[in-house]
Amino acid sequence: MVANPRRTTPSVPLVGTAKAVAERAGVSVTTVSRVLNGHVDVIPQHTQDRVLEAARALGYRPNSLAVALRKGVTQTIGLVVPDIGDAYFHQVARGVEDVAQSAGYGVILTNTDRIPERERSCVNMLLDKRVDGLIFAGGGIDNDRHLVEQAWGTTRVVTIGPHSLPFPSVLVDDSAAIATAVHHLAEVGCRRLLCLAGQPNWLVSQRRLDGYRRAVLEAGLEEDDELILYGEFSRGSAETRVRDALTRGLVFDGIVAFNDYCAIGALQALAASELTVPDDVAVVGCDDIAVSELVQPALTSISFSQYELGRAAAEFLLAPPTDAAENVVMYPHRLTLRESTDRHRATRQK
Amino acid sequence: MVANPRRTTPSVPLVGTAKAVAERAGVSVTTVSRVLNGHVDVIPQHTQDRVLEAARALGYRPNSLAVALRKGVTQTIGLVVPDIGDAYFHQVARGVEDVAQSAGYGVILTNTDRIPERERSCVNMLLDKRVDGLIFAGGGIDNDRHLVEQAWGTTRVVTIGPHSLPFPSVLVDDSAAIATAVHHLAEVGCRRLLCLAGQPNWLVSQRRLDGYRRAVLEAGLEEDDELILYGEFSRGSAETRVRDALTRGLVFDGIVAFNDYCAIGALQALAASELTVPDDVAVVGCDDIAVSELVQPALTSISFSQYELGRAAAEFLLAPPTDAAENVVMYPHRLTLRESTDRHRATRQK
DNA sequence: TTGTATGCGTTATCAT
DNA sequence: ATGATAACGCATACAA
Repeated sequence: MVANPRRTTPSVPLVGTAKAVAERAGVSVTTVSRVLNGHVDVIPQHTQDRVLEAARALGYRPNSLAVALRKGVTQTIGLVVPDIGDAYFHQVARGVEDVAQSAGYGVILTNTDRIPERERSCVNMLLDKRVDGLIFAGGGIDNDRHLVEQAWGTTRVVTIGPHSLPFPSVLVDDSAAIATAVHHLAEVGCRRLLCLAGQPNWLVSQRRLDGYRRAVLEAGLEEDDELILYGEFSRGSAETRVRDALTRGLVFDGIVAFNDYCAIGALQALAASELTVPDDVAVVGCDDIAVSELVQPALTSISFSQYELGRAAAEFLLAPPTDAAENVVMYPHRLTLRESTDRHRATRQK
Repeated sequence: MVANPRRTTPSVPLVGTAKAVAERAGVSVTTVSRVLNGHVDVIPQHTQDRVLEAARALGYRPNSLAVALRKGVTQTIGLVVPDIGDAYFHQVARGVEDVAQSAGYGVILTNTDRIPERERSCVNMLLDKRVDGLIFAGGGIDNDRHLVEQAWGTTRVVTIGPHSLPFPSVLVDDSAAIATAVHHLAEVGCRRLLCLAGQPNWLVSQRRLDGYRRAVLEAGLEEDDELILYGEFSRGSAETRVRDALTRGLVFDGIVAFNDYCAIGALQALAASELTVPDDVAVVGCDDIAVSELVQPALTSISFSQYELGRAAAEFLLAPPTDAAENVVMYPHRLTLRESTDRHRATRQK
């Protein structure tokens, strides 16, 4: 017992501590810790009972901060996304949180709006909180130059989508996905495909653009860099881009959008024009978010489960570090056909 | 100096500690702490420089766990939502995280699926992590019976939507909101309104049902408990309910859904029937999520900003505890007119 | 102007 | 079978 306790924080812990439990049970904190952590090989039943009852009576809950500090493990992971308001990422987030919650982990969520400096600051915050693991979703920016110098400490990292970081990833083949979209448009008769890309420094967009270029070649479609329009992955950005293209007389008979929001924006721009979808212009999106089957006309898109991507990343992160494990998990995608590319509606029923 | 250090954790801290910085700068940890925390009133510039440089050289970052344990403040808040995959809640989450991030706070996200036991376990996890604050979104279940006995410690709490907890809330007037919807349907000529409610033990649904009942009376519409259908706040649930209602010959000429997903489900069920919207059946939703203006026909709905609700809750939480502050912040709602209730399209221009 | 000592709440080591 | 004690990394009261 200290004669003159120099405490500077409020003196009465509002939630019981192990010491309080110990006093009530008439044992030492060591014994309390042992019982509560199941190290009870040598502890007689009656002692256990006394401790357990005291703990219950006080509503004792271990302070995770102290445990984390002592054990060097926080049971917390960080999730870095561009924007949780985007359907893609809230699906990912749900997958991550489901797995984390089952495993007793907490998930700290951060939005970056794809701004490198902001991403850096989020990562710093998460690392300061000593998260056990970190998941990046959304693809890297500028080859992740703002992150390569990072000291990751003991924090494990998993990325979802293309990144330039030396960590395991969960991916879909972005290039092949868009190539599939292009080939489909070629099959329904398109010759000049407008390409609604993301920003040039987004890795996802780069990969998808590879797929576009490759497939345009393979299918013998018209190559024309004028047809590639860079912008944000948003409805507004795409609507503006397509409207402008129309205004300046750009000719195209198909659109491949690197993101469903872009595709929907395109649909809106076209709806305001004299062109009809899919007959004058067929449209394919990518990601197949939930809204895509609700819009009019329903959107053909490249489908894969963002929820599963999130789950997989979290499982990867939480699994014991196996050196043997494959460092890349490639998830399948498929083309989901809907009205926006269905040029033979007349010949079908319904 | 200890002769026999009994360390049990990996010995070399992978990210520098204050002690490491102190050694490199040739000062004590106290001085390091002072400099890094700006308590530099009495510290000569050259000492500061040495410390700062050592810290930078080592890439020193304070361990938040240790700081939190010592200061009793974690710079972290918890967010409890039914499902981050729901448009309502990811907007809320974005608002909360934006405010938190600006203030240097982290946000731990948890999904409950509106399961009381799960909510309890999420709350326990968050409290164990000693979050400084907690935000509940989505409205209480069963009068929050599973939470009333909770020991909240020093954690501050703010709720979004109706709850039975003694904490400040950010609200919209759910009853008035639905009443507005009902009156609007009455004005466009509806007499029998199908009501797509949530579960009876959801407080949001109870409040909205109050509004429905009240407004039906006020507007002199037909009262019939057969018209009230309880279910989940999801498209599938609503589609099934409406389809079944149609099958068993229930008659109605308007639908008020307590949630836009329900309204959209209703639209789908009606599309598959012989009834047209809005002429045979007019439909109003609630919450005005982003998809609602994209579906066909576009959905009339009750609008308010979930993003702002989230921001307000977080600001409330992070603001200094003013006893004078009002304990309820009521946010305005308005009716957004779209095609699903527009029965005079013919007389209007496009 | 700076350092020593103490405690935040917990777990692990060693001793009894 | 149980307890005293060090240590996790940091911030503060107090001494010097």
